[in-house]
Amino acid sequence: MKTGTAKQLRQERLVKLIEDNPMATDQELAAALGVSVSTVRLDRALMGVPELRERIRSMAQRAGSRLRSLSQSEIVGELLELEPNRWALSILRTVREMAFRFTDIVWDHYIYSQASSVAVAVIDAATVIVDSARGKYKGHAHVGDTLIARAKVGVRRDGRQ
Amino acid sequence: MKTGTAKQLRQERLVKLIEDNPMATDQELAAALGVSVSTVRLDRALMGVPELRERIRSMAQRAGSRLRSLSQSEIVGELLELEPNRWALSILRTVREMAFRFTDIVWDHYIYSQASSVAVAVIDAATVIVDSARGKYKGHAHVGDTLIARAKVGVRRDGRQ
DNA sequence: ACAGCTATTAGTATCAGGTCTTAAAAATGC
DNA sequence: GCATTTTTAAGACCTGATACTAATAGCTGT
Repeated sequence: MKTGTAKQLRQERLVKLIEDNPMATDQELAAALGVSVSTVRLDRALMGVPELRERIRSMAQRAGSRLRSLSQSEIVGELLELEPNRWALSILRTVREMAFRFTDIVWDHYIYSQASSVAVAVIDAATVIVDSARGKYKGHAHVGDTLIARAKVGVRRDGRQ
Repeated sequence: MKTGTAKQLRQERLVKLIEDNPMATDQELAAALGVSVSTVRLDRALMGVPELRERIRSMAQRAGSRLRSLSQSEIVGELLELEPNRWALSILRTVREMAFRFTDIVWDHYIYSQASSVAVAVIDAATVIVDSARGKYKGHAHVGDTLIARAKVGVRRDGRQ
């Protein structure tokens, strides 16, 4: 053992291995890492990585739901406060299903959807049509994070909102 | 028993049950059909229907095939063609649930999600992180429309993709 | 009515790929 | 050298099966 570093390194390797081959058994992982099966299990447990069957199951499940993923509610996120035509605040609690593969990084389209939803909500009109969007992601959102989106209505020189 | 007909009928029902819920265990199937687990197993064996775990496995596999960085479920829309690191084409059939309020205009975030998904899919890496996006909507998508998204991998001056 | 047959069910042993717990063994820190 | 972490091993149990055997139920032809 070279301090706790070797352990961390191995655990990172483990995650990577599982990420790009989620169908690997603990046996195979153990062999790949040169440690015992017990160690792999321990590591998995410590890092909350689900067992093979769970991984496969969730993959299959998600494959089945396909585009139903976003169709739950009209608004992505939950409106906290809303002052029509002025501003709005929305909160989005991120969950496993929003994550990219087996990472816990949230898909950008959820973030976009939240932002867009709140932007549409703030405008007090029967129909709102989004014309253009421009975004820059400043960091990663992780599963479990709670995202806050704020929308403010601006006024254009020509008087349109 | 009403001759072999009841058996055949049950077997057809079994297949249908499994088709629209591949995640059902023999137990559940037995309960649904009002027969014993043994019978379900027998039927499955006779008709070559694989066991739950096999079914799930192949579903997951199909979802993950070709794509290293993405399982199909995570894509909004359906990949038509994919040439990793070069280009990809995705199709999205819009439905009622994607529409804004009582209009039949499709929410922008579905369009964004499709575009973003296909863009991520085209990149052949274990993890892809979207950094920024810029979009302009040229028209409205209506329920029933079929949207096509195309992604092409460009190269930056500094050689990065 | 009863043998003869199919269809169904029950029971046992075994497997894979785990879980969870306890305990021993090995490596490391100081 | 001894305490502490880390790793491995060992055992009991779980689920959802397979494969096989055997018993029972239900009908059929004569």
